[in-house]
Amino acid sequence: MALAPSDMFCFSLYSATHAMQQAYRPLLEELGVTYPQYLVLSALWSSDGPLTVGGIGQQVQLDSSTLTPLLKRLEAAELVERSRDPKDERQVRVALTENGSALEAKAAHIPECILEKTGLDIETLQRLRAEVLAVADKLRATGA
Amino acid sequence: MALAPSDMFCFSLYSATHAMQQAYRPLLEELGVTYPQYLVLSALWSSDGPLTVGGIGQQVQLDSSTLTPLLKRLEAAELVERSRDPKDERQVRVALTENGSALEAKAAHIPECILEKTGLDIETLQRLRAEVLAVADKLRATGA
DNA sequence: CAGGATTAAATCGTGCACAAAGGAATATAT
DNA sequence: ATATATTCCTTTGTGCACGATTTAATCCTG
Repeated sequence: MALAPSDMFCFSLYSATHAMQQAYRPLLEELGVTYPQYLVLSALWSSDGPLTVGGIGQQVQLDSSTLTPLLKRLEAAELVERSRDPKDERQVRVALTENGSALEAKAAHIPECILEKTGLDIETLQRLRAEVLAVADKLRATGA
Repeated sequence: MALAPSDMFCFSLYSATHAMQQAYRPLLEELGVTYPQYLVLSALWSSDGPLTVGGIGQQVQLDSSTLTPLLKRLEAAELVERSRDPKDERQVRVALTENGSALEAKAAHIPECILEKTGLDIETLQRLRAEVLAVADKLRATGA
């Protein structure tokens, strides 16, 4: 007899990811961004300056074919600006606009809200984060 | 300064889910199904008989607007059959075809392959599964 | 039994996510 | 210097995922 979804480790990740995005939804709606857009903005907020599409992709583990349309939507919302690097015109530099930078303050309370929704203490969450990230890294290393 | 994606718990789930789907991809390609389709088939394989769309949705945590087109693709691949329940014609009963049932044997080795790719022992994986699923359940309970 | 409320699926529109293919700029190797 | 290869991003096509709406069948209350 095959395993039921609820008995699979992969499904626990799959299910928790969806539940997490639902938990973020009302908070992100106030900012007018989606969850993947929030991750991209977080990468830019925690960076010193502009990032390339590839640099963002490394941080959020998405490739350019996913990021290009997402970044165009962020550009249409006037949260980022895209421009070719004059030193190497293959690269597109993504920079926060004033609106995009200003949004960081409005997002500052989000991690606290999410922590509360999980009902866990921060040490447990950090341990789980490290364990889950280690599985992700191991899977990517094995596959590559 | 905002948290970088790699420091967020949510991102570890997000990233691990994608890495997991990449790990499954070559295995599922041999069966000709996608990862969500595999979850739906697993629900049917571990069930005594046909399930309704809603019943499948409870197990995989997806609603009918996602499942209907997915099930139509499984039907087009002749892995499942859909029919209205004569007792209550609002409900659609989803049953495995012979091909669909036969696929269970060809999928039997997959959990073992995935376990190996994670590099973890089965006890650790089961503990993590339970912890992650508990977070998912808590998030859903808090939101509802 | 009539009429409104409820439930189950399906439909529609938007936004990820990725493979495959393509094009432009740069790097390298003759 | 010219050809070749590589890098970076974009485009295209398929398949989730979900909110909002619609349709059809059943249930409930009087």
